[in-house]
Amino acid sequence: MKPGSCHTECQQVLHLAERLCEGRGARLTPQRRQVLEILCASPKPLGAYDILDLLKQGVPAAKPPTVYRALEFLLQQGLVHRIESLNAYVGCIHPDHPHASQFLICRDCGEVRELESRSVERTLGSALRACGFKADSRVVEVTGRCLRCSEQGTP
Amino acid sequence: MKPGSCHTECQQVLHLAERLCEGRGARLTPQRRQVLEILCASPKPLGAYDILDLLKQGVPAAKPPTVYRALEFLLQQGLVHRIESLNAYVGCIHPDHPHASQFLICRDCGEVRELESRSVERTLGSALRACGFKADSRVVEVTGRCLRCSEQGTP
DNA sequence: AAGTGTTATGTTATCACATAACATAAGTAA
DNA sequence: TTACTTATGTTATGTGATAACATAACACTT
Repeated sequence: MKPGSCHTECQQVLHLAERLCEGRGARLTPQRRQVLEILCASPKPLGAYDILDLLKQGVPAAKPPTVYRALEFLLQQGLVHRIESLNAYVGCIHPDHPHASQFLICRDCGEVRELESRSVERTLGSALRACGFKADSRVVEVTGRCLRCSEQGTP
Repeated sequence: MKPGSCHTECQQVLHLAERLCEGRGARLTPQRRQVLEILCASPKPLGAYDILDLLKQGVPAAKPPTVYRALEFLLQQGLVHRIESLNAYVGCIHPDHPHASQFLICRDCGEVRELESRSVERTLGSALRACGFKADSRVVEVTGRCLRCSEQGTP
């Protein structure tokens, strides 16, 4: 899978996104769709201004608010995630079921992977219950080296 | 404990910080100490420019790099933490033993509390081992309502 | 089809967070 | 003292995000 060329997966995610939005009465407009497309086509998280540069190819008049508005919508719909420790955004790989996102961020290859560990989710959930904290959103982001990178190369 | 008046705790943390730095051969210079003091005196996380404003009372010539350099040092020494989802900083309440920080952020009162759950730490650790990811740093940040705020007030 | 409220987009400016790059000063050790 | 390292001063700029207000597109009622 070469970067930027995962057309099969992208198309699937986009179709799913369309169906989900339609079912919810949410409007996946061309701009929003293009931003989602950009994120899905990227193997790595993109900053808002990276997205802006790419979006300008299709929407020359795009400006920062254009991107941030699209991102706001896509985040609400659970179609993309924000990586807090990178100030960057990734397309969600399985937007059909809502999930507390957990990310593994490789400092070498830059790839970001969703962990989606039910046990982490459960443990954190019970720790929160135990201290009476009502969670709105949970951020779990681990930075380090992925398996592939630690098998190759130097420490 | 009124905000900004926890002098007893602050003094303790500052003395501990001095001892720790001395033991490590690290220089807790007046500026660095003042930044730590500012963070310890605040019940809520502070942004770098909030710190800057407060620091200027003691160091009128302070500028952004002044603050960021002090923060870099204090982060390295484990004396402060950075809250990724707020782009803000808090003083560490127990800098003597290194720990994977877990934060509870109340969206109502703004207070940030360290959770420090060993079970969350363990569960996350084994999930990471299971997929071969070598973690450098772990970010666990939960936003929601603290017990106090959810007992009071509206939903 | 015309009118009306709502949602989306265009546009300008600015705020907020962070660091690069280079100069000077203060500590440290020979 | 000299030479070296570490810390600080200073200017400018890079990067991420939003406020505020104007216009356009849509969707629903009559």
